[in-house]
Amino acid sequence: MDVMEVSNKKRYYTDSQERMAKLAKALSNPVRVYILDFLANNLDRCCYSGDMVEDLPIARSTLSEHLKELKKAGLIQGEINPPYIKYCINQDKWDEAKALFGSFFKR
Amino acid sequence: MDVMEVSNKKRYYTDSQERMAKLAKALSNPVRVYILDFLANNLDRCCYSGDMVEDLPIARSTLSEHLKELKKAGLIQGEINPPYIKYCINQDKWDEAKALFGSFFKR
DNA sequence: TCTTTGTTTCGTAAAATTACGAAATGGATG
DNA sequence: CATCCATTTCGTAATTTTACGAAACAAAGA
Repeated sequence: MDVMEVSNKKRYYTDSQERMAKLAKALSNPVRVYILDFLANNLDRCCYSGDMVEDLPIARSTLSEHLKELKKAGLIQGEINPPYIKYCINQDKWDEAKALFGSFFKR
Repeated sequence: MDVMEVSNKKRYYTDSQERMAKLAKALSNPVRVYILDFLANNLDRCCYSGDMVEDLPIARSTLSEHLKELKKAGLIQGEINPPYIKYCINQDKWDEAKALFGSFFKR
């Protein structure tokens, strides 16, 4: 970890605004919305990458990149279960997003 | 997930998924979140492009492009009031977005 | 050990996004 | 009519996103 450093750089956006933008970017592609829908609708089942690619018009490697984006945004996590990887929603981040979007639109 | 067959063309995403992705894309940039915040917090006042550029580290033309994006997404509208343009939230679209994101995260 | 299997990473290419300053626009005013 | 003013559009450039197939990877099994 780097030495902490007080930033004297002017900030133009609030934390909420930046977190909103980051989460929205994660949701800004229909493949990723599909993935989240799929995982949220199958909380009880195993959700492998292979289960999803069947119904999508994209290559496996492309799906993998979208999964990586969603992981980067913190919205999903992958539990390794060889040779599969079982994906699921990260409930904490999901709740954070719910709260953020909720308070943003509640006006 | 449903795969719909509409007018001979296979569709891979539901309407909700595509609308979510489009709205999220409009929200995927902090400048645009800032603009929406600004407009939503100043519903009673006139909101000119010039009012916003003051506090943002971007050129007027860039702000204009972001406004165009938000207009394209239907989230805002501009009322011409020469030589100014008064911007405001499009409440119908706002409510639609609220409902979409609300039902998406409500689980 | 050599495959097999599901998945990710890499190399690459096309398209979209973001940004700027200059120039154009469309009313209003002198 | 010429000018002013806030704003948009244009031309352009840098960066990011999306996508693919090939290659790499990691664990299990023959």
